[in-house]
Amino acid sequence: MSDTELAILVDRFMRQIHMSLQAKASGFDTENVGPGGGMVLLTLADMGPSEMHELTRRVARDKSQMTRLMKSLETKGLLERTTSKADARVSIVSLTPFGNEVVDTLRRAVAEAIGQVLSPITEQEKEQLKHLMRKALG
Amino acid sequence: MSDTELAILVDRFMRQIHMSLQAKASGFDTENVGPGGGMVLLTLADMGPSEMHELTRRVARDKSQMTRLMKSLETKGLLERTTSKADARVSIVSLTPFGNEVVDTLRRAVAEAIGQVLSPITEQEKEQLKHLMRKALG
DNA sequence: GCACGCTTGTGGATATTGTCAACTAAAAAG
DNA sequence: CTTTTTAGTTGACAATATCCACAAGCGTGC
Repeated sequence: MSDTELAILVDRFMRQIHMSLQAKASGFDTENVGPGGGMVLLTLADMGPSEMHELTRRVARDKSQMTRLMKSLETKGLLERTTSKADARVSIVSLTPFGNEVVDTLRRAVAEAIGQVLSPITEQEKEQLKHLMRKALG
Repeated sequence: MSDTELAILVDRFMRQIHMSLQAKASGFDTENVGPGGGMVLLTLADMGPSEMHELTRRVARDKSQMTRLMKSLETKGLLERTTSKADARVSIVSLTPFGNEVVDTLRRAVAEAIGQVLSPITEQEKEQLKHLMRKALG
């Protein structure tokens, strides 16, 4: 039953990646998107152009926070927002070419950090881990 | 190579638990320890009485933040701090009986939240997941 | 048509958390 | 005995999170 251990493990996992990235953030985070902005950009790159509320649900953050984040990333030229023609309430966000460049840089940095944390396990185990997580999160 | 997908997945995982807990925090977080305080308490319960810098390294947070968190949890009567006899610099933190009660409450809440997130996977897969995480984090 | 509730996104106010640098005291190294 | 390192604390500040209220668009039922 009680699987709090997993929560602790996942928290440690995330924290370690976070600290590892933070330590050398000045080296790759040239646009100052920060940890939150970084995760959202990577997620958006994964999803492709999306309705904002979809993205918000995916990253499980507050919508007001999302508004501000989108605004800051837009003024930095990393993404664009257009209103949907089908529904004038929803805005559709998509990465700009420059945004995609930044995502590439972020990917490399994250991959390196995650590589360090996961060094004790094999490639197969990594795949297994990803598979389980994917299945859990639908 | 590049496994940013895993970072995204783990972030989503953590966020979903976080939001699920936050939604009903008023129901169980009677001492107002918050998400950060909760994770640290659970970790401490797992480790048993520990030197503070050990705990700090384990939860991968800034030491100054840890100082303030310890202080707040101490004034709430959840933990005690004593200075080590072997080394007068290090302080040893341990849960009080009341702290243990609070941890029990937190455990139940976290277990429920994590149960929801993990509902798509089987018990065996959960065990596998824990095993992989444990191995990765040493 | 209109009133109603629901959803999407925005903004303000506030609380929590994170970061960085300076500093004390104690140990360890030389 | 000096110098360097480590543990913990504090201050100042930046980033994030939370909560509430709101406007605008959409859908339903009348």
